[in-house]
Amino acid sequence: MNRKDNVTQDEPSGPLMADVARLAGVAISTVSRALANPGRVNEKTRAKIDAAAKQLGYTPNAMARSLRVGKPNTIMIILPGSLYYGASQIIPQVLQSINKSLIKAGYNLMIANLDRDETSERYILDLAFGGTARGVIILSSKLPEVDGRSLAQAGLPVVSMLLDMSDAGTPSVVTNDRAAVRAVSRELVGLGHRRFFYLAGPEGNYHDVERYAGVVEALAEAGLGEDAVVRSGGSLDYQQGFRIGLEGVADFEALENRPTAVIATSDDMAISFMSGIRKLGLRIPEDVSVVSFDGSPVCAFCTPPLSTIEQPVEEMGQAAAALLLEAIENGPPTPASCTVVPSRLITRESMAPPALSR
Amino acid sequence: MNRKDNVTQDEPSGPLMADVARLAGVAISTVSRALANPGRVNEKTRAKIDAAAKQLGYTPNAMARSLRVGKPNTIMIILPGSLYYGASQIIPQVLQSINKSLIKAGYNLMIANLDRDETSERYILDLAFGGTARGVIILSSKLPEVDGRSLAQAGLPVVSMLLDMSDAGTPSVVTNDRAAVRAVSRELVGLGHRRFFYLAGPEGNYHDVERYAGVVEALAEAGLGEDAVVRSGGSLDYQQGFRIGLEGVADFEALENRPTAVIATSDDMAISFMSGIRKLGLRIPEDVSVVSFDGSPVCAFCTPPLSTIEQPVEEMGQAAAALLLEAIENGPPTPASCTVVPSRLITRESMAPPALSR
DNA sequence: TTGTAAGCGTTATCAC
DNA sequence: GTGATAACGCTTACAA
Repeated sequence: MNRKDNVTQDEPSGPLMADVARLAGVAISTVSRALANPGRVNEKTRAKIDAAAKQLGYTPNAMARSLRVGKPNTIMIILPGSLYYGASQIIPQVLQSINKSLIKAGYNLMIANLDRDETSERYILDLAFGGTARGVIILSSKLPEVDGRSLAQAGLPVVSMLLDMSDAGTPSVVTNDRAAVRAVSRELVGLGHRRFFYLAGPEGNYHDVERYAGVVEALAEAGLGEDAVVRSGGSLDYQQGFRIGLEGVADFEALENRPTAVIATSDDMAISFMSGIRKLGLRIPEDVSVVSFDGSPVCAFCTPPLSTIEQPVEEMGQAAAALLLEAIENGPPTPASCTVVPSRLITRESMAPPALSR
Repeated sequence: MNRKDNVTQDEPSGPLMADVARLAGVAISTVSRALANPGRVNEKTRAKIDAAAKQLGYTPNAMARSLRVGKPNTIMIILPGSLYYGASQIIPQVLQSINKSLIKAGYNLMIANLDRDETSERYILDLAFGGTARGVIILSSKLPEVDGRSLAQAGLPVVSMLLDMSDAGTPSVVTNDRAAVRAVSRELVGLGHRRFFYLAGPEGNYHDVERYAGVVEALAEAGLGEDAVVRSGGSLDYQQGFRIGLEGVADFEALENRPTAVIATSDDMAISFMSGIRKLGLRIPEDVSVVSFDGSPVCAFCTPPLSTIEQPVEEMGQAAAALLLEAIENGPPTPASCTVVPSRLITRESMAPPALSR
């Protein structure tokens, strides 16, 4: 069956390089060169080829190319179990930022979702070992690993985002969780607060460890012990932020000597917490100051407008993409680097001096 | 150079089918069969092959497979310019839902971002015509098209989500924008409201047309004319929801005879609008009722808790994926179908009878 | 500068 | 039931 017949096939596959070559009256390899290295071919023939390609509406087959070259142009991004939180747009923003950077460099973004089950891990590993991915950006804490195969052994450049995994040899891009929380805690101390309430993410989680450490360090600086802060939450995931906040309200209410300042480790927690606290008849910030982490735009419209530590997602995405591209070009940095992009506190009306100290 | 040496190469490429064949003492083609059609090969040799494959940690090369078979296993999802809104998690939820369905069917999800520039359109078309994608799910209004190539001509199954493009021949999955808004408008009329304020998305946009029509229809049923509703917004994108709401506050304030009910076409609009309205000293719902569209979880924690029409993103994602898979199997439905998954009104405290009617 | 030909790692069509 | 062998669409030595 002739190639030219393919218009009438049931599976039309578009014009091939061979078609372009025929139309331009040159060899197929010349077409390849003209398209890839326009410099290494006669100006005149190149024009002929370009014309032929345009006329046929030719698009090179990316898979054939990748197969031959041995280097796919797909980057895999491994996202945590759930892509969405209550209000923050961290994941979509990161996705967008990374995608933009990668496209500019000629790569495609394939998304993979790392649930905690074997199926999804196996799926990811197939992508990695099956020659589909050229590199990986991971937003989850654990490198996929199942029956002997581990992402670490796939020979692929891997960059971690949001979590610092540089100790484990994976170059990372994070924000300064600890320092940012330390700074805002310091600010609360400066306002006169002496008793704190901390809304925690899952205990042991990187973010929670870092952020809590920030609080404790600030307190220590002020001569306060860890008993100046009572922790709430700790068992639920960040995706459950609203629930953590709500349960926090109950914990808070039950407290004998109530804290005057609340540090929430996500906007979701703070938002539901504030809502519950106000229902209790307590005022924010008069009775209790609140500050949180993430920087969701919606915080500006909360009652009252919520102070929040804004994560530099855009920049982190760019940095991660750059790091990965660099690793693809020149191999991974040794030792694994950790790029930290600072967060920025957005001060709004939810923080004030405690009523008692007035 | 021997294949076995590849451990020491600079670009280790993992074990090949040939390696498995050698280890199992069979021909390559037998390995291929054993892995793909385990039924069509002797039980004993299959076991040998499986063992060899496992021992070597063999993962088939997906691109070589796709190239040979002529059918890639990647689905492309085309997302609108900006992935994130102020508070709603529509895009990430859709992404997650679709990804889940597709993975189950053996496909990968590649994301493409349709900005309004030629570069991104060309990029998408390259993916479509370049044999990378097997099918497309599009969440944007316009099919990419640049210098002669149009996604419509790529010979790929396409399914539209959120927007009804079935008239243009693209099977679609949408929610019942119009009916849902009509129902809630009816409810407001029932509460006694007679003057309405409508916060609009970009004029002419599918969603805006549908939702506004819903309002007008409900008013007509109640014997009210289109003059019973004043429109605000209309020039900004949904991504700018917060700003639309804020500008809406100014419009509202300037009104002589103020409406008592506000219908916002996104949660973002409603959230910033409520915030602004309350700053004006007006009470919600006593002075003005508010209802919006999207169903962001954060609405539950607004002041007051916001009634919102919840989009069935999960179901729409599943439906879109199912439709696409069906189209891949058996070709697109003719005429193009339009699946509508109903939205659900979540009633909270932001709606009440107008003060005047009490 | 251009053409020839040998792969890239699979799958599928044949014979055996 | 299994084994050669020819594709899939492209790139790249190497030869001309």
